[in-house]
Amino acid sequence: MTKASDRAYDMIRAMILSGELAAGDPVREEALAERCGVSRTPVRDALRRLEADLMIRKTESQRSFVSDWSLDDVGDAFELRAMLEGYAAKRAAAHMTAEVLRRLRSCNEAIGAAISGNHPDVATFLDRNREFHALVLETAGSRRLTNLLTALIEQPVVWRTAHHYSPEAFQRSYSEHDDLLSAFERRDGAWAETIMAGHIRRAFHAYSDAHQGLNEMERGAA
Amino acid sequence: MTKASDRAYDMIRAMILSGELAAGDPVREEALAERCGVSRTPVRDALRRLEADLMIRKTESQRSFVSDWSLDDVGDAFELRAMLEGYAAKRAAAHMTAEVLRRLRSCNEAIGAAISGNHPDVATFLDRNREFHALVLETAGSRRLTNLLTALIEQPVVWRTAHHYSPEAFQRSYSEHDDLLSAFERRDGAWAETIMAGHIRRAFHAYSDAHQGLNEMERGAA
DNA sequence: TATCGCTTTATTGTATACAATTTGAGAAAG
DNA sequence: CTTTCTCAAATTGTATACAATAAAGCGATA
Repeated sequence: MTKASDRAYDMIRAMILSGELAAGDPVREEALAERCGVSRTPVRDALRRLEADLMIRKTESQRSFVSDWSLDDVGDAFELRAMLEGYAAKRAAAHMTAEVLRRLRSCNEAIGAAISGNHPDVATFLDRNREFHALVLETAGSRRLTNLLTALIEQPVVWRTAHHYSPEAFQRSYSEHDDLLSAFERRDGAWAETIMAGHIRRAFHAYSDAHQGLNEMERGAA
Repeated sequence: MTKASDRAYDMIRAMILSGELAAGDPVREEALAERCGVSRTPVRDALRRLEADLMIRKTESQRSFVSDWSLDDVGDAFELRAMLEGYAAKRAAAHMTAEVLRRLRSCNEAIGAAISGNHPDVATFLDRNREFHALVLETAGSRRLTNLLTALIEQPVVWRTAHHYSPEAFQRSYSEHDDLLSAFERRDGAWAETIMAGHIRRAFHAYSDAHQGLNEMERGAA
């Protein structure tokens, strides 16, 4: 799938991430085809991929809806991520090279710079954070593991979490990456695994706290 | 996807499992469409699913081939399964009900009966074994976990393993299920997790040994 | 003879028309 | 007033034709 299918995928994904398509909204192929300027064929393709990403679910009768995520669902996803990314970190430690280490360091330096000022550059943080984790995953060297994790990361819910991070949360994320670098330098897989699992779990609690706060605000406003 | 797409999926999958389509073989949409008596559209659909199952891989230029599995790949898949099914067992222990327990026992009794004679009924063993594991997974109650594991189980390679089991291996599998039942009865999640992880790992070594044997036979015959 | 570049062929990607299915509204019966 | 049945509208599934792209063959040239 080249142009049209990718275009549809990116556009629909963006609509969901931006909230233009809200959780629970029905998703009709023809409407999206028109909206994206392509035919239904690549849209169906894109919907299938988004379903694999769990951003869309289908009813028994094959109608599509934007997925809604309960806090339990999110907790579930984070727990699985903690386990799988922990395993990835352990394997990455075993396969670590000087070149990868250099790139990981460079990534985390960019993260440090992005969050150092008064106005943290969240977009850069997210990009480099994704790059960091992708690099670890790649170094783990398991196609299958990569496949599995792809379905878990970059969920809408995860994606928006960092927008509610406190300055301390950003700092903590940065320094956990730094710890991870130490573990990789020493090729200490068990340590890397522990740090990574904790790193993901902390991200969940950051999300959970922010979510809690949002709910209270909503209740207060209502 | 109803008729045509499912038909294509089942037929192509069967072709791969039976070896009619061997590892590394190119997979052309039109040829399969003709073979399955449907058009290319549902075939493309089926190929997409098979790719998610890792039974097919696509090159950068989107041409499809039947996946080949090195021993390392298989080990990888089993290790991930051990981790994820172990986790599933832990969760299942927490959510266990009398009804599910009853069904699990019934499953394993059927397995016991299938392997008791001189000629183990491998088909029944495989069916009931799958049912047993599916039930545990369902009881774990995590859609996401189910999603992830679906990509790992029922690989061609896994599927054929039991055909090389020794009588002792069948017996061991049966009695490990029995241990699992004990853990579930006592709602001991940690125990269930340990047993399940070991169970999957043992299955890998059974595969690995059989594979080794096959390779030696091939070398001997050549 | 090896290699580069063009032409031809094979294969996949996309659009569109049509078939099958599901949903929902409204009428008829209880 | 509720329920159920029927039929129309909306939506997805499939087939087919055509467009785009990648592989392969083939010749010219160094």
